[in-house]
Amino acid sequence: MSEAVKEISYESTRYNPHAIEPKWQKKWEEAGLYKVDLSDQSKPKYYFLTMYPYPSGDLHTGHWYAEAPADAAARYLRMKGFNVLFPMGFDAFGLPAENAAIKAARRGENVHPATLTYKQIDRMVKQFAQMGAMFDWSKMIATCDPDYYKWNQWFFLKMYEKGLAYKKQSPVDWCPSCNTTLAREQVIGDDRVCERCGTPVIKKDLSQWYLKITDYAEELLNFEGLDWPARVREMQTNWIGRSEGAEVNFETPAGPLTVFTTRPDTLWGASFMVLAPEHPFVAELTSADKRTQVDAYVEEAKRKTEIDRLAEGKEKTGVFIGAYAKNPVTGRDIPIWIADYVLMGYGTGAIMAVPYGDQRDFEFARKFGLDIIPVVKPDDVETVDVAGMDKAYDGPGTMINSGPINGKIHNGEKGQNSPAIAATIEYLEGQNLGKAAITYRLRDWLISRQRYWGTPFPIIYCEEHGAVAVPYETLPVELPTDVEFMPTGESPLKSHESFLNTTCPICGKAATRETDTMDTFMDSSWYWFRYLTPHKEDGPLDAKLAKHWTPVDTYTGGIEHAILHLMYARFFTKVIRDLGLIQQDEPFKRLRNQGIILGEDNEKMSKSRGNVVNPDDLVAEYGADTVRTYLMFIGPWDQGGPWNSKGIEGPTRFLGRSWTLVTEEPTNDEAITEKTLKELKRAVHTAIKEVTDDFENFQFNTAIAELMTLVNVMNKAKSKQVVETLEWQEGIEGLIKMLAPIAPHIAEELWERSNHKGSIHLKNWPSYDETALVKDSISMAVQVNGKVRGQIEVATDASKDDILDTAKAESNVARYLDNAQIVREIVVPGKLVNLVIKA
RNA sequence: GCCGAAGUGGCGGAAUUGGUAGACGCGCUCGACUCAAAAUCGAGUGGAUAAAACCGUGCGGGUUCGAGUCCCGCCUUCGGCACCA
Repeated sequence: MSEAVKEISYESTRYNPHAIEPKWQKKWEEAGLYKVDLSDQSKPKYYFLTMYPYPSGDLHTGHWYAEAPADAAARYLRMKGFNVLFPMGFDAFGLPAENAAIKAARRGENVHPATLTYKQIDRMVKQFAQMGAMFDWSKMIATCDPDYYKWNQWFFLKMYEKGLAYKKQSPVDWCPSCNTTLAREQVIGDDRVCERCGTPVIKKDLSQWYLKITDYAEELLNFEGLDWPARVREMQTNWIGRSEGAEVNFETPAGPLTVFTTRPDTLWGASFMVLAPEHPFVAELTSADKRTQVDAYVEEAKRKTEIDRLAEGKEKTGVFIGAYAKNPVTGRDIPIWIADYVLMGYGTGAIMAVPYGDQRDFEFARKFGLDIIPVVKPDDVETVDVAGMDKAYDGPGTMINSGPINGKIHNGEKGQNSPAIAATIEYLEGQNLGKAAITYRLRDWLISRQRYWGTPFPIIYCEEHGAVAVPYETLPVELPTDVEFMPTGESPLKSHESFLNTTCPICGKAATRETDTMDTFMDSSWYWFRYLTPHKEDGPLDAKLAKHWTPVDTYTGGIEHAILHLMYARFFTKVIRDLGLIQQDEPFKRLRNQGIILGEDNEKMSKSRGNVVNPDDLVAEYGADTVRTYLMFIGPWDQGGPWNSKGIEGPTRFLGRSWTLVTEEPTNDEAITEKTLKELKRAVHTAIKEVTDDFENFQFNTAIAELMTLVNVMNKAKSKQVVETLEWQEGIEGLIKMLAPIAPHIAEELWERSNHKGSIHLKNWPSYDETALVKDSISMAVQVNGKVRGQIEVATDASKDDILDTAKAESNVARYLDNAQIVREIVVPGKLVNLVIKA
């Protein structure tokens, strides 16, 4: 707080955001106010990152909703004394620009994705400036720059060296609209649609590049030390899908066959075996008399899409292949079937079927008349009646018909937490018949895309040497610009002769380049390191700076990246760590997700619905500060919600009243009282406490509500005498400072107008004084039998007896106490009194 | 089917450890200013009632002096996973 009251000069003009916003934006830029010195270690660092956007060329309300509150949070931290890095860049590769080029080509025009992308980036940078955000543009990156994507190629080669990148032929998901393959994570929901365009995907059998994210499955399940929303952690955990159980070896005429099961304890009830139709053992095991049937089933399974399979209502189908396996613990011969409910891509593509305990196996056994052997006796029955069962039993109980583990208890828990499972695994390992095992649902990350506008793979195919890495010193493999864009289902680079044809780095003979490009999620898997040194030429990142500045302290963005980007980024971080470039295990310490801002009709904003709210129009009408304030005031940030064109009037009036409060000369000349000043001070310090807590917790809506209350209180207290007090000045300074992160332009202008020197944005956040929060007297509710019957005013330090005396004397309360006996008296200091009476 | 989140006025939403439900704002009503309107300022605003008693946080129970908050059983909406062995 200042030591002397400042001279106030009033100059009454109306609040006009259109005059002050461009003025300050220009001054801030000229002064380099938001430039961050990364080498400055005099203050603690804070890396505040918000997800970079695709350069669509137009900043929409969703961008504002994501960025403006993040900007406010970053500004708050800066005022709290941190050296805050708050960078911005562009996720510049991707299909929209390429599709626009194709569209233009069809019209006979020539639009290159690169030209378009850079033009759109320029436009968006200007729009971001209008928002008043404090991004440090000197750190900007665009992932389509060769000096950025060069390092995608570098990371890819490092992974290739370590065996973390590999190529394999297999059935993959293909989007017929985007004309490219997709990662498993990009196929969404029951309908199996493309994450980008919503088109149902189909299967294609292709040779593609993968990154071995499954090597890190176990580590990716560990979120220790991360302050992330539970929802995101659960989604990733679900996606990785860890199952604990055992691998068991079965003898077959074609050799040993391993199956994975989560219930090895039920092995004695395994009465048949099922293989996926694609299983490599099928051909060899099939007996001559079953050959025709089996071939037909395999063919049909191949033809059927997953949609078809689901559409069939999960009715079990399958055929006996005429071969038998030996149940390793009972020695019984059990028939081997194939069925499409067993998937080649999970576990070992083969299962032991225990119809007693597994609903799918149960249905299958009932349909085809296979044996059902009871192995777990529920505790509430004497004997198990298999014939009377209408579904499988997978609950807890005592093991029966199970040889050495008879009498062991299955308690319903997973893995070794169940005594029966633990005992079985011990038995299997002792007999060398199997072992404890863990299986994950997570698949390796398919990164090949058959499109142009992305990072070329640094791989050359040589007839003699196969897939050969492009030497590091010749990186980047530049994306050629003179390319035919028409989509063919193959990469456009394939028809670019001078790109395609090259020589083998090993033998120098004619060779061809890989023509697919990389998934753009590669770009975003490490970009936050690049902000520190966007133009570094001898490496992807600067180890020293990375050590000081990363991991990112707070990361904000949409929940739609819960699995995709955020899981890939965690994976990359662990790989970069294992390459020895960094020490950290995780990229983002604290994660916060904003919700989605909807149209006024509560529907997703879209041109076709005509419910789009354009931020440029809003800024022209209300000014950026009002739009920012309203977006933060609308509700909890992680909830989003519909835009309300009436609702913005609230923040409009609030900023107007704040303006008047500071700039208008008081007319009230009522005499000042000690009490008024004390109340004023209390209001100011209460606001500082509440707003500070709210900023810490990303509760912008209540922070603004608190500031509104402060403005209302100060307006009531304002008088000729009051404005000359230190208390008033402290209130005005506190208010402007707390307004600064939310509405940076008006705060700067009011700061200047109230005779302060230097930018408000370089000042420290106000602190509060606990003693100023204490009231002299407090109002307490008096309840009789739990119902409020009166209000009393007592001194803050009143004793329990004094409070009770005052409570009982309250006239309305006294009415209830007549002819009644008080059986209990409860006093909650500062809150209420409850008198329990018996009539 | 499994897992998770959420249901509070006409609307957006507030409510430390259980302690005065509805902060703040929108809207609405009345008033001031104005020839008038807009803007602004002031007062009021959960329901019902003349007033009190009374009823109110999705529904039904329970614990407690006291429940939006805790427990049990449901309903609805949203999100994720799903023939994953």
